[in-house]
Amino acid sequence: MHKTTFRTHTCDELNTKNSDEKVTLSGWIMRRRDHGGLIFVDLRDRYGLTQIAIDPTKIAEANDIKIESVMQVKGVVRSRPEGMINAKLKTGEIEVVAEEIKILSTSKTPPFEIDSDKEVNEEMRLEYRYLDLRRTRMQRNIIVRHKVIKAVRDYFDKNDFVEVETPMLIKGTPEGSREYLVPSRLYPGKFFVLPQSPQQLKQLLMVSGFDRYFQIARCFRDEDQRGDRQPEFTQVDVEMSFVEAEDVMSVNEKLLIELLKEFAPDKKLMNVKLPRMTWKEAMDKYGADKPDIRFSLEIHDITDLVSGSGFKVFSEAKSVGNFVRGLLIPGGATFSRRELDEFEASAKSYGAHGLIYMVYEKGGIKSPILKYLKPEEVDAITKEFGAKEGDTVLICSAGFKVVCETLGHIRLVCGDKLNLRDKNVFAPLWVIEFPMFEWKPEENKLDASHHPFTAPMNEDVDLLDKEPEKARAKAYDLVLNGVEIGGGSVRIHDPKVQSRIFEILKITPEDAKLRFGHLLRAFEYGPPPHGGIAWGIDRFIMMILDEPNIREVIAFPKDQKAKDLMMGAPSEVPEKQIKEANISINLKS
RNA sequence: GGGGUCGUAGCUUAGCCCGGUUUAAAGCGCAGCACUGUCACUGCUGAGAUCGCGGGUCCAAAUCCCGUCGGCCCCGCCA
Repeated sequence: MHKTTFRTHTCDELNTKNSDEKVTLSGWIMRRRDHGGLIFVDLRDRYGLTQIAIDPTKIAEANDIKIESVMQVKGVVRSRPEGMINAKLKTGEIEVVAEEIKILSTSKTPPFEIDSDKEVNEEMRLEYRYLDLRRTRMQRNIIVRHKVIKAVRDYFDKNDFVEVETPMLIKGTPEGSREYLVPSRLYPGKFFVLPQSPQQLKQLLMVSGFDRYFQIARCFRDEDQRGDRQPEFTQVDVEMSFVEAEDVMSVNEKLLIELLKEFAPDKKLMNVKLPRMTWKEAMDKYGADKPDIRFSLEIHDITDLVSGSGFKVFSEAKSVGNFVRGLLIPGGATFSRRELDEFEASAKSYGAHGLIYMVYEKGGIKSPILKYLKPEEVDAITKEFGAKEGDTVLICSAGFKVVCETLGHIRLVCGDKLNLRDKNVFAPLWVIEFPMFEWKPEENKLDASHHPFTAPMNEDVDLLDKEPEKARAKAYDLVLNGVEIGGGSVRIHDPKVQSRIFEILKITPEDAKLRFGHLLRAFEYGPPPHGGIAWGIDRFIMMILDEPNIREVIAFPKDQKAKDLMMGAPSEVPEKQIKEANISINLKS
């Protein structure tokens, strides 16, 4: 298939049709089975495996056959003898009888086995990433990644989007995540930053009239790592002109469905037309802005139901702005005391004072608050949740954020415990109508939930003056199985609205000019109404491949502490370079 | 910044709770020998570990304690 100077075929191609052909293969020595008078070698390349049969009496180099060395074989294809066919192997009907072998390069014994699926220490894998990438899992992942990105490119191209490369060395706009800095040689004391996203550039491209833009964009964020976060990651960045939220969503959901059908054909797709769920509904029912809707276990609000209760935490909730909410866990009566304690502990870690259980046992209900509740209240709660014998209801009373986070978390934990989060199901949806702002108590001001260029919903523009915290945005997140795989918004193109938003965010006009001057100036020259989205494509590929960590889908990732263990970066650089960069190092001891 | 967890031959792990019957064990890999039909070849033989590092307790430490370094997971953070 890929005939080159060093080979006539790749290691997956040969079959009985090639019998008696003279061929040349090149690849890595994966296994050697030495029978004395006959040696078998499994020769591996990216495409597959071919068995080579070597007669050591005829071939002197047979002594040099060492695992993971690179070997070229010239020989003749032979059908395997009766009963010697390996059905597990694509090339299992034949073998190549070596007439001449040449070791093209030798390999030291690798630090871990390439030919094995067993888990290897992460440090080792990252240090020897080039060897880790030889293993089948990583070969598969990187190739699937390529294919997904290719499909994304083709899709947008087909739909008239233009891919534009935006610069990596840009101006810092302290807002949002911490940026990687690049000192300037020519301008002492000044810095470029690496983009945390091409956000402003793509909006400028709309001003330029490109109408439909996309980019497979590398982004950088100098923040701490998680299993699904790397300092350097790839975003499928999209922006469109003359659109409202629905236009952006429909283009992107078609792509999502195409990708899921092509790359995860064995999974059950819960929705082909994605549901739109408001942020409010997501928070109320699922306790999260990225709900996992593969299972229900919905949160119920019983604040009003228990407002007359003898249990003060319940009866006083409303007057202090708290919510009393709970979850019905079908079959939850089997949870052990220890499990219930764990739920309570995690509730406390989210800032709740406690978590109340009502276990519907055979003889009746077991609950620490039973003595405070009137029988009709107990009945009302039972009815509200639809609880029956064998179930458990977990109730939490706290402020909106805490009650959502607590129950949202416990919902997922219970979903896991009850095996409701089916790995073979994909349940995508859109979460829409996010609040424009989020209150930042530590800074005593409102912050943009999405970013400061997000447009408010038309019907909420008036709220900006009166109750900005109630205003909703034309923002949308693409959520898959409880994971946010993309997010975007319709942007503000009206300078008046934009300056009002800056005011609310306590960004002064001078400040705005300093940080976003380029964008504001551009918007004086006819910006079209526009909006867009960015996909975290690494995360999406991770889900397609059922991989638990983003590192598994990135060829050369950083470790948990953002180091490159293979290259040894970051590293010190020669004094000369420091000088030229016009910076001085002042280490805190 | 905080919490959790792990660190024992090249790799993967057992032993650690409850210190001494352990000359620190096993599988894989590696080296040597034998073998013409294997495909995770097989059989035999062998080398390979001061148990991450430093300190402490103890007659005695892989095992208990303190510190430290490193990997991973989580919280904060990620407009």
